[in-house]
Amino acid sequence: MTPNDYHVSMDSLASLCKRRGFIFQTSEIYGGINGFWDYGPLGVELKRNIKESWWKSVVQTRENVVGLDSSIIMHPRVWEASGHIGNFKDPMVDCRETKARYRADQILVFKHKSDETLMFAYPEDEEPPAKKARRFNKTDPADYESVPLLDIPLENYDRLVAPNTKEAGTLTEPRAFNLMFKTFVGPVEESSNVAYLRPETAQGIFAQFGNVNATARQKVPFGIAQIGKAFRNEINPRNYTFRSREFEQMELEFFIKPGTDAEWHEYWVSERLNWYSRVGLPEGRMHRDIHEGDALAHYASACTDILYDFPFGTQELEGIAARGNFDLTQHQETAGKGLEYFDEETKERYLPHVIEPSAGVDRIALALLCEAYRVEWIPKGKDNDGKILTADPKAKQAPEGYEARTVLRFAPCIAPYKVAVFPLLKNKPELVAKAREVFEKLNERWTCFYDQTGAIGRRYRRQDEIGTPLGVTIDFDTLEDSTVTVRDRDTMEQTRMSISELENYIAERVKF
RNA sequence: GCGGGUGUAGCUCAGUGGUAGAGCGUCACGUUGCCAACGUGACUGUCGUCGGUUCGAAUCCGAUCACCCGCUCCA
Repeated sequence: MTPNDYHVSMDSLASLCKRRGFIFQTSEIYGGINGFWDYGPLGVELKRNIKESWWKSVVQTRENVVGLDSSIIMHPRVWEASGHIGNFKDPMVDCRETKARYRADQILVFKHKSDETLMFAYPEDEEPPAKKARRFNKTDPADYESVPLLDIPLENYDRLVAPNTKEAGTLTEPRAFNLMFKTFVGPVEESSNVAYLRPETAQGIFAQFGNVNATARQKVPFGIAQIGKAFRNEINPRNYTFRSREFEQMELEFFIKPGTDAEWHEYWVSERLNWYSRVGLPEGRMHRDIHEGDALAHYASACTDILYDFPFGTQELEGIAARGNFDLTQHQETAGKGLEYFDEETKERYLPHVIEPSAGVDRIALALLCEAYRVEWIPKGKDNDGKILTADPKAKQAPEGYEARTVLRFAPCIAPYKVAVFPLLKNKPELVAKAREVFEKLNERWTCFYDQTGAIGRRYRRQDEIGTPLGVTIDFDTLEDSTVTVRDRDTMEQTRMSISELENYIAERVKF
């Protein structure tokens, strides 16, 4: 599969997604809410196919991976153990003067050791503002020290000069932005009832590790997989559905023997890249971002992000982290319950390490839409050798002898509809009856679409725009010899075959 | 969160103080023997929302919400 060389604008894509029923703004009739999206009839099929192929690839075809569906609201101490309550908030400070906002933990303060004069805040990745200190306080910068902003008492903020300002006292106090959605369990809103919508599905797996281990009859290495909604109160959702506040994750926690982390990590990176290629994201558009040094969480020994070249930039679809046994250790300590695994072979007792491939369903859906969407110039009549060209996005019109079509070239295995069935003409009852018969048969096995409205060419194009890979047309020959034409979305070519061959042919074409 | 832009039919957009429009799409009927044909007809809007100014507001003003772009942020 070659990368799509048509660069769709997000506006055009959003327009098609709305027009055809892939994605709507949530509660649109009330004006919508920033960061929340609904999937329409086609979008829900697309997502279902993504999730099903992931499940098949990660769970069903592997004897040593089992599934789990944990609840969205869990005991609040789960998030204490995971570090989300402690760390899942970034204290931020705003500058009233420049309107800039900073992460408080990334700001240092350059202050005189006497701590009685003006202090100067600066970002940690910049040089201390020595000149500013000399100019404002008329003192030698050598007598200054740099301390974290969070160590500065609030009452001293009136002596604090913010970056790029000349006056002190423009910074607000650090405010925690907890990115977890908070709610209350039970009808009474009091602090003892506080609970959180999960910000990731992973912790449900760790919290149930003991039960799954006790019941699933698995031996390390083995995995627990989960697909489900997660919620993060993002400060600034952006880029269509890419960063949403409610989203769906597909996560695997693959538990391994300590010391085998590197090889299993590499194994899963490669397995996952292989999967992306099979659902229609070509190698040329996919990248690995290997985290090193500071970018790596303190407990992780490796983390590789899988990125896709979106029209708005190269962005993460999935992170594959080697998390050691950080999470199990945390839960074991916080809950005070033993979660160790007993290895019968070596008679060892240990907390398994874990490899965590964590993917975003909505981001993958968006990537697949971006990759599938293109406008093509197709030759009219028999001219131009029948060669289909990729349209120039800037061109207003197709060149002479060509006409434009919009097509979603989904990999057949993830296309919302697999097959469209058409009677050649709708005013011939015998064609309609035969087409209905074929449709109802195919519809038992695949999501199919029946359409008898309009000219046949128009119906083909309508299916192109929603990415249906195959069109089956019932014509007068069908009534004679039980053959139909099967029209290919990508080549627009037609193949004649008998109805008896149809199911095997489709099965072969749309298989994952 | 800041700055800029945008918001009118399902989509793309015109309409700048005086009766809400076009193209496309959708639906129905007719026609149609394989790639967006044609004819006839139909549906669709509190002009994003709320408030103000005005005899009168899609149009002017304010607020608010949403989307886009640039910052910022993204454990």
